[in-house]
Amino acid sequence: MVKINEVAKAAGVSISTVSYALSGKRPVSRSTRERIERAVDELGYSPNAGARMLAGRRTQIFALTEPLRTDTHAPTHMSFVLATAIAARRNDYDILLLTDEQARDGMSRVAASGLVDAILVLDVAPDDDRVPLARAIATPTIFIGVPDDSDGLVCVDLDFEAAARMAVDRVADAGHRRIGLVGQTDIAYVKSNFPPRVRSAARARAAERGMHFDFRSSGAVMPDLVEVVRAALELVDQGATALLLHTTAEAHDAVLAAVAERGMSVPGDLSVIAIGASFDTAVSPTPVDTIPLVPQESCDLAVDLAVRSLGAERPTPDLYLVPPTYVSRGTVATLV
Amino acid sequence: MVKINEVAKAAGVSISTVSYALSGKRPVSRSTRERIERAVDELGYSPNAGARMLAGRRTQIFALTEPLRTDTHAPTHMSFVLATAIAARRNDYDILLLTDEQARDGMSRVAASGLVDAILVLDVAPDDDRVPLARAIATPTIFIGVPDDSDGLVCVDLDFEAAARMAVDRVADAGHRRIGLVGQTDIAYVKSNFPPRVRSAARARAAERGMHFDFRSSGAVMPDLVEVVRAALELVDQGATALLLHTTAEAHDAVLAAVAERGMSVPGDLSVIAIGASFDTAVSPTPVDTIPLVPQESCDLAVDLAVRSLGAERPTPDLYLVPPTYVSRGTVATLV
DNA sequence: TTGAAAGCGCTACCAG
DNA sequence: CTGGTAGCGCTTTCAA
Repeated sequence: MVKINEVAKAAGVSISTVSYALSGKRPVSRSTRERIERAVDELGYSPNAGARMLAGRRTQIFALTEPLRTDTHAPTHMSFVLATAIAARRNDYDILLLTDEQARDGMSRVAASGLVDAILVLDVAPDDDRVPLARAIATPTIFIGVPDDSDGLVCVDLDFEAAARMAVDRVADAGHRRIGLVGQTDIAYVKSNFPPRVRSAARARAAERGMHFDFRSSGAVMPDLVEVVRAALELVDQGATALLLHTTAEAHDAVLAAVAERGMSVPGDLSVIAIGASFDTAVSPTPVDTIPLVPQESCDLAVDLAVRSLGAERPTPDLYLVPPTYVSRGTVATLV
Repeated sequence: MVKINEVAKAAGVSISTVSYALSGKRPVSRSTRERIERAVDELGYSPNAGARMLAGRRTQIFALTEPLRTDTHAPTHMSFVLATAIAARRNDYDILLLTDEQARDGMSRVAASGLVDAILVLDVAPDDDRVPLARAIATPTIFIGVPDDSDGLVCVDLDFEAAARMAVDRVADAGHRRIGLVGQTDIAYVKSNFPPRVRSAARARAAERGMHFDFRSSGAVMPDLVEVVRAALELVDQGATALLLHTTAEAHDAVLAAVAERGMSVPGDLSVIAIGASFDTAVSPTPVDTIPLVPQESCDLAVDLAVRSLGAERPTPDLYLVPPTYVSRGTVATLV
């Protein structure tokens, strides 16, 4: 393992000059910098992580806490982990994984030992016990998701409520009067933070627009395709002319297949919009209008806030919401 | 952030005594140790991670590289990540996540900077490019999965070949003469290391036992339930009296449902064994005999090998295979 | 059973 | 624009 003094000797400069050339925190003449860079390449030098942490008071590591519950949707979850890792690396940061029970214990531990510069919180529950912990520690903490009590916290998320209103408005503008929402599993409305937000915002906006609104879940704990299809058809039978879908890729496909099997066409007989889908609705057999949840957007913002938390002015504790965007694929029909 | 000298002062001892009391690397009298422990608790002391790395030449961090490909089965993958994290924590280690392109770049980087004590490799491909890299770096590397060329590497895995042979023997002993294997997706036989091992071992053992053996995949890239069902029924139509299943939970359920719909009973008309399933086949509508892949077993072993790699005698490069176990649920019938 | 002190490899201050 | 050097907080000899 080659050290900074060897690089300095090889380049014929002092240790400090090597350090400054690499960090860019002090101007270094073009020629010396190039000599140093060449030495670094040739020797395969990489600053010792421990020494850097100790001297520099920066670890270049973010913790990512995620209570990998068995009822979380694995593919969605993985997208977020990946998006976070990518965003972090872009800012020269690594991700330390804190799973499960560690989510709480681990947070205190890495905060107390100074192992990480900031903590990113994934899979936020409405009454998440990482909330009081975040308030208690000095390490900057960014929530990707919004808990019930977000007072004093920095939270990032898709603006699910705006997304729900956008969807309702879209079908309302198209003349629909009765709509149904096929949501997530029952447990998700208790354990997760955003499903309730989507449901209540949609319901409220529907009321404002004088529409009839009805809701069905995707099952109890795990999405149950039979249940979802039954729920969706029930909504249609009760007169809904538009369906808002806030569920898994498999459930989307099952509902659309069942609708087709009934001889109904989309959007001829039924309009459909996906809300907050993090999978690609374009590859579905029936590509539907969507107001997507793009993990990379939220994670980029979260990492940006984490980095800024280490700078001079820490970002104000607040809800940092990503505005929703509407992707049209022609699955909303205008009623005359 | 409280430091070791504050603890020393509070306990009325020297810095080194505190260090030794905490590490246990030198005997400390009962009374002083208790005084130190009390001071640690009261002050909430936790050793600075950077200082420890620098002075101790141990980071207490393992890297976990995983090329989160879109075609990997997310739930299975998550089980392994979780199992690794749990095993690591039991040994007082944290997990640093290296995803995607970083899988390669990251490995060199963390090795060169001394950020981690060892590297765990997940989701191993037959021609994995992390193999030559592992040979080139000094940081101990443990593969969870077996690449084609495992020469000089430490690899951990379920003994898939033994599992396949065990399944074939079980149905052979029960008098079956024609068996079918419903395997993973086509791409898995190219991109992953264990599906081909299961298939060839099953085929070879079937030949040894004088049985007729046939194989079908679960689809091209993603498991296609329609395709799987078709494949399974085809095998049955061609006379197979026993089916070995090496696919996803959803595919298992779909096949069993289709078999039932045909009016066939398990095991009356058809015997079934699941091979290498990492999900719980007991919660399926029809619980079948299984030779499970238990992520925690492999990951415990891998972490153990990683820890031992840092000790006096490094484990010999070799294949460390976890012997399969047969879980009977009465889905294999004896033919007379 | 305990203490004193020499580093670990780097960053960043103080000089020039 | 560059160099010298004092720490960063801990581990681990060496001494007692």
